[in-house]
Amino acid sequence: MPELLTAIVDDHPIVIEGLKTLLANEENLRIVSGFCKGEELLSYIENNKLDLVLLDITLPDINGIELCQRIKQLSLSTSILILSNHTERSIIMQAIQNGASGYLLKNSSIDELRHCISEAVKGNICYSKEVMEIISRPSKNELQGVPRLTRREKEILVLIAAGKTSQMIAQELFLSPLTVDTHRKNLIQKFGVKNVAELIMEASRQQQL
Amino acid sequence: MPELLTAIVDDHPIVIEGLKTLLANEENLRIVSGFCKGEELLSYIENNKLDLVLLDITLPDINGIELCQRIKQLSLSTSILILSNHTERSIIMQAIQNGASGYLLKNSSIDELRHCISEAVKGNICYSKEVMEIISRPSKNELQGVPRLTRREKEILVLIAAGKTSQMIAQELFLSPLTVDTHRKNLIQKFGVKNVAELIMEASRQQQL
DNA sequence: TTTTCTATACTGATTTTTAGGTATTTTAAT
DNA sequence: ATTAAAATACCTAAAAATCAGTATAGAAAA
Repeated sequence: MPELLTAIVDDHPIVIEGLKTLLANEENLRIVSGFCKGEELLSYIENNKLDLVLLDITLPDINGIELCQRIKQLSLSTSILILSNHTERSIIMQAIQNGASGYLLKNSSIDELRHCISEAVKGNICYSKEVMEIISRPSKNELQGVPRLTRREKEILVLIAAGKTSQMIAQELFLSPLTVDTHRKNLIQKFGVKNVAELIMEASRQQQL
Repeated sequence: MPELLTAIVDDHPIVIEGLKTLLANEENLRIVSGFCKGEELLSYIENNKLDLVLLDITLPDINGIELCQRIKQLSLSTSILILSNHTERSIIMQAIQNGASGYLLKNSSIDELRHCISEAVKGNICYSKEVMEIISRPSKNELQGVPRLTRREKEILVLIAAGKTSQMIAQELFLSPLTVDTHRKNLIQKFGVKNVAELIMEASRQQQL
């Protein structure tokens, strides 16, 4: 059995080095490279074979979830294992949807990491214990999923979060304050919340801010 | 020169292991232990000598900043180096105020880490390059620093963030709605914001939520 | 081309928040 | 024992947000 050619993508050099040394003793694994940026991995993949990628969600250039998709476009045979701090159910699901074979939190144990790697390369989908729990019990807030906001709504959301009133926003965007009120109302409705306080809370929790 | 007895505190086992192996070759360093929880370190320190602690801000039990203080209370001779992802100027300053000898971001290079360790144990304060920049240009929002909230204020802040109105909060806490309004007013004033939207935004940005 | 979605704007009524104070009682610290 | 801080409560009035609707023009998708 040949060694699995593996790359690590994480914006923390310390984590990359850590993973490298941690996995150095694995028989069937060969860490060929570590990257801080997503683009670096993509250009590597264009010229080299890769069996496995350990991938972070938060990267300086591209989002890890989009990166999943692009890796799979370039090389369908490459397995992807997400190693992230994000505990949002929606993010986990999106990652899997985009081709990841597993999802681990960074605070998972070394054994879990080893186990998930071996499952991933076998072609199975594998989660760490904590992630499994997150997937299994969707919290009330997450039941209706992440609301898709229109461009205008996003724009107004950030202005609300900046403490601006409907009048101020209206002036800034050359709109009627009544229109801004409508968008505000729609935002509150889309997020399923009662008022701006909860709106901002939810939006920032969901990384929409 | 004797070896520096060093401990690592981080909620990510992978980071702990990574740092351990990364620093294994350092001549003057001896990693004696790694902990995921703050309390574990504190009880260790009560019985053992430690020269250096590499410390994360986000921990499952105690806040890293408070932990700084408590480490210094137990053992003034122990140097603390913060290794965190938080780029908030206020958090960095608080850490230093509470006795840390340096602050590194997790995405800093291995060389920076080595350099800061050597400076810290010499008794100097040392920051990674990026952190240095953050310290040097205080953003507008951060000029007045993190407001210290009272217990009641914190309590009411989370209820506001949950979308509750003053009346609802008053009922829940067996207070007059007018009292809740006063606390609300004080929160807005302490944070230097215009309304709850901005309040929740700031509070969540500052990890006070 | 018809339908759906987005962005726009309005009415009217009600609730909530915000801004400007003041003031008393607990609780904690010196 | 004194002082300072925190928690409590109130007043008045204006500003803003929320609820519950309706409606229309333009863009995008079916």
